[in-house]
Amino acid sequence: MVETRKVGAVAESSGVTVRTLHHWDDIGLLQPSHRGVGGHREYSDDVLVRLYLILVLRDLGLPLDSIRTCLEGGLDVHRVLRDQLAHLDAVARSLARLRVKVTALLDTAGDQARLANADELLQLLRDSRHGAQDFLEGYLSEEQRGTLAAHAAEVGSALPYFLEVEWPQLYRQAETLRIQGADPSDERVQKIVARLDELSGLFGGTEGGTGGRVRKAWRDNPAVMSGEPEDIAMPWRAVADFVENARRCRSGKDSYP
Amino acid sequence: MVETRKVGAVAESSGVTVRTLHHWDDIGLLQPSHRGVGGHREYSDDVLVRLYLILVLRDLGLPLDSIRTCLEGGLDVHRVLRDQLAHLDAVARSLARLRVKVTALLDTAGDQARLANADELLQLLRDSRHGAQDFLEGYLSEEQRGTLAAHAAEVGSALPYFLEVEWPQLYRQAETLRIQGADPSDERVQKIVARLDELSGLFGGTEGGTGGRVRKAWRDNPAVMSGEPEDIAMPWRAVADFVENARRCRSGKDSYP
DNA sequence: TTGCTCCTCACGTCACGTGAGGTGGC
DNA sequence: TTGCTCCTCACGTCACGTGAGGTGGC
Repeated sequence: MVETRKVGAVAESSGVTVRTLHHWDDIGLLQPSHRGVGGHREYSDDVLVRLYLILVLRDLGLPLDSIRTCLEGGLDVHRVLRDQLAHLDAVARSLARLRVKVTALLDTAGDQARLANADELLQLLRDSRHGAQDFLEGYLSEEQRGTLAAHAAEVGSALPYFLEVEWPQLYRQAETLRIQGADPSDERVQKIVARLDELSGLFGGTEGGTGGRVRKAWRDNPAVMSGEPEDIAMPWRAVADFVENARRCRSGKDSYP
Repeated sequence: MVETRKVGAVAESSGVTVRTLHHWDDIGLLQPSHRGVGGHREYSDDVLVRLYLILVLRDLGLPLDSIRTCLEGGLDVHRVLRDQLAHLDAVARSLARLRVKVTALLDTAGDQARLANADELLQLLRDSRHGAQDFLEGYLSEEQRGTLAAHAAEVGSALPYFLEVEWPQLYRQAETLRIQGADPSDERVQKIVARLDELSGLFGGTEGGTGGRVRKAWRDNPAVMSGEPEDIAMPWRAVADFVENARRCRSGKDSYP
């Protein structure tokens, strides 16, 4: 007669919870060797070895599904480990990007009073975008800066959304189409350009070419204007050219010089 | 009459899905300014500003719940950012530890054929624990090594579980009790010591002191024996002393010299 | 009889994805 | 009439946590 342990003993000696062992039983990852009186789970030594392997693979961060398939021999462990390594690195990279964003915002807020509401947050974000603001102003005359400010007040509250969300999103959509090999005259591309012009018109596009200067600033340095880190693999230059190209394809009547 | 957008337009211009906007509506994070014909969601510019703020905070990795509380003014954004930074760093550290483990295993496996099943994985893990094995052998005589090997074969398949799972777990339990200020004579501590001795007896505890030597190896360098990284904040030394102390409290009849 | 361990549902977590089935205006 | 967008359920994801209510041996 072979010695076995009940679920509580296995849990205590391994450090996982009883509920976890129940779960692993349910999904077939680790089943007890048999059921004793009253349906009690009984775990033999063989099962404990399997438990050991499961714990090792779980410690590596593998999902339970991969662990099971590994143990069934259906997956090449060597390959799984390499994939997992690539996965970990990807997560680490995105984590690092997050860290940069958070610290940048903390730095900007550092010398201010504590924030307590949405309006102050909005102000903080405006301040943290100061780089783009400064860059843009280099493209404008004194008068144009005035025009821009006037229009900005006129556009109303949604300006940050237009500038920081919709505008970059339009570029991303253009990039998707460009990659797909769409022609600049493609109507989907034309729709994007029309909306871009509409937005740049919001801050003075038709008068004195303010909108045109803003667009030029974006074309010359989209990275700083969008506030995105450089390494995000968005070929801004190519997209900007693609968009400019598309703009020239439009019928002349509603294009801005 | 103020201009509004429907859910599809908001989704397209912001880059989130319609389903996401539905969800944010359901949980009250971002509700449309009103419902139009047929219950259609209509989003005004004010809502778009809120959407902008939500997207920024979400980009920082904040959970939706924190985002909502931030926007209600219930949370100090400054503090939230600092907490988030600490959180990101903690995740990054655990990620780095995982990376070390995975690469170590990959290195060990590097010069082997590809793994295809559990037995080969077991072998691979044995090889990767070679450091501990070598260290341990320095504590044993030629004869004791033979004893150990013989007993290991006798114990059967569960040996890796006993050594790599249950043994460290017993130390962790002892550490918990030590931190709680438990007395070495405490019966919970005594139970742990008894089980440790039982386990060391499995690989020859009663004969020639092999088990005693194994215990000494653990006491002298628990980190290398357990295979854990040093920085995990487990004060092995203190635990080992605590356990030794507890062992001396036991009644003499079943103690191993 | 009281405790202790065991059992089986079954809902909750987090932020949505993914159909299923139906409606309303062009 | 066909498309398109909109709507509301409602289940699935991932790995369990957390009771709820009941059983069996000391």
